[in-house]
Amino acid sequence: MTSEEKNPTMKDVANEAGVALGTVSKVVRGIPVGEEYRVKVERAIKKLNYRVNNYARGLRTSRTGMVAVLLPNLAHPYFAALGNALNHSLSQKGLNMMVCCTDGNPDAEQYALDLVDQNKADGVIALTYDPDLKIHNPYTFIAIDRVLGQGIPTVASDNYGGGQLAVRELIHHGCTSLAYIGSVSSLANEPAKRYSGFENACRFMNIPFDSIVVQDGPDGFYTDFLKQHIHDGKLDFDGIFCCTDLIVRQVMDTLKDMHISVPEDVQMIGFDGVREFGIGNLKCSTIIQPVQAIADTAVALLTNAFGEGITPPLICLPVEFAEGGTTRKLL
Amino acid sequence: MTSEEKNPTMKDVANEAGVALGTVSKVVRGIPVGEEYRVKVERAIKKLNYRVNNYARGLRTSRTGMVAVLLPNLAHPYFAALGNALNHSLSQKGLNMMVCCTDGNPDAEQYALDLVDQNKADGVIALTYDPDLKIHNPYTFIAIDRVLGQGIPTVASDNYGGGQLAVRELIHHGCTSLAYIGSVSSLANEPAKRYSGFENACRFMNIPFDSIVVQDGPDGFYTDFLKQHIHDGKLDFDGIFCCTDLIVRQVMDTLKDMHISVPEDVQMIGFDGVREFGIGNLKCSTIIQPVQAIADTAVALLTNAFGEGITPPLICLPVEFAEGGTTRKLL
DNA sequence: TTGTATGCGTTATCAT
DNA sequence: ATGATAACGCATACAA
Repeated sequence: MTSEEKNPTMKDVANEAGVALGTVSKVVRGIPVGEEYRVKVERAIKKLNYRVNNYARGLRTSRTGMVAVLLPNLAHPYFAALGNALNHSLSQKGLNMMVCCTDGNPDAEQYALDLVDQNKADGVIALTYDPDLKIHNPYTFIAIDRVLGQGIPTVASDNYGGGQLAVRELIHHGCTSLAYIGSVSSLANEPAKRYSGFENACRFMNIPFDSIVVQDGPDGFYTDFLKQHIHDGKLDFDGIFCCTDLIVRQVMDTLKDMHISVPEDVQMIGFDGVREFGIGNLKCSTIIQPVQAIADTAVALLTNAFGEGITPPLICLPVEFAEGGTTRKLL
Repeated sequence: MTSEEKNPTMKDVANEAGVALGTVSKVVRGIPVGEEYRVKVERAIKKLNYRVNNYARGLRTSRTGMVAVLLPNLAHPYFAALGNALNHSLSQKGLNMMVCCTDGNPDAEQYALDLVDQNKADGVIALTYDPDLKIHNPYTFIAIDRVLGQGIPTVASDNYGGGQLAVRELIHHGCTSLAYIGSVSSLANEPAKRYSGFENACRFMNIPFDSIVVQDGPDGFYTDFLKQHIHDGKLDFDGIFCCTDLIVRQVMDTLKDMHISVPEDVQMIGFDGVREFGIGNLKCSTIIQPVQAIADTAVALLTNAFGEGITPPLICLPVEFAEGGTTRKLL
């Protein structure tokens, strides 16, 4: 069954109010008209329960209020938090959000990017993996955590600075020898800078360090690394920086099996700022990503880009450290 | 700067291919036409990189492929998981998903429901809180976890059965006296049945039980309840069923302060099946909600409802128990 | 089977 | 300031 009888149109409203079509259109769009006309039109709108037809408007203006948000999924808390933050930013600007989960699948990513061409969205904010995406309309596209070149704006955390910060905090908490454990989806992505910042800080501060950095590592990819660095039941290092909170937790499980306790024997810092149940405690000491700021910045860039032909940069937003139980309490 | 030069239209394709407009339309929609025509049209489409204009199509058909999904937020893992599952179901059917986070705000909920009237979405799948929502087009609306009446289909877990199951499992794990701890947003919502199922099972199985059920309880609302049930450092009950996994974790923190250990002194079961990082281990022993099945069912109901005037029921989908560390290992 | 012509509801341009 | 009118791009009933 089709939902109901046909919806009233502007024409119906014009008839009901006894004014011309154009007048109704102006009232609807908030363009000033004579007081008495406005009242008549508004009354008619209410009486008929008129709503503007978004398709017709879109056809005329080539603009709908829809922004496509492209994420690998909504299940991982960081992506969920990002989606949540983007939704807030967008709805504050009166924009609607369409979500496309790509699972990192290049076809799905390309499909979602084409949404603008299909007139299904005005713009796209995307966290993608495929480096070979074709972007037809750069002025309607914002990347998150990935530098795509082609003059496409990228918003990310200050991953490099975060890596440096992790080192400073570990040392501040008493560590004297460090390790980095990380698995990244691509060395070309922004998060790979976490290691670079780590290494830079260690060298600058003259701290001995070791590391394992792999691409798309399987569960437990770091196990051998840890084993090689155990002597007499003790680790060679007393501080570990992991590229994500998730890896901190996985490493902790492994360390537990090795009878090494956190934070007594070794202190750990992760990256993301993931919270239990999305709202509770931190899962570990961590470098917190400014999720809402990332979202706000992406939306601001996009909405500016709608109007002006700016050539935007890479924007790295400040991160901060927070205690979460895997570092020792400071006095 | 406007994105680029004007997009090609069907008319352009028709000219390029040397055929009539209608023929192009048919090819685009996959309606059979003469072989040579089809080839010519397809060639022209590729050459011009033609894409159908979604607004124009929507204006003609009053149908876009957009479904609005209305959730309190994306930050809580259960909602995120639901959003993720719905996204999968919808995209399998070639539908796009628009997300509206309401934060339980009645205005936001009502706004989102009106999306269909505004021709921004074909249908709505919603997890709402406000009992007074006005639904203008019931045939395009599916509720999750809430019975709204007015002939509106509801999809939910078998919350009542889940409550019964929790009791059976606790007893199976050796408990002899139970407690229920729950805070619900509304006694009219489906999740409130978790307590009813619990109580029913306890009575039927002749198990002593106690409970605290509040509406929108603050953090620690159960603390007094627990204190009242401690005698000589021991709890009056050896099994607790909490209405959500989140509450299990909160209660565990409180019990830790009371020097009562889980699962040794008291076993606990939650509800939801929330996983660490959305993908890892369960946070506690729990009744798992069939999130993907809920999503699939909701989408199926909605897409049927597009075509037929069915009068749909309340659908309760089966839940299952899973160990998650807050119950003792069985041999 | 293919082509033609009309209308979907809005916006925007143009006289009035 | 207001009212008539022409697109916008597509789908479809109808004519060929």
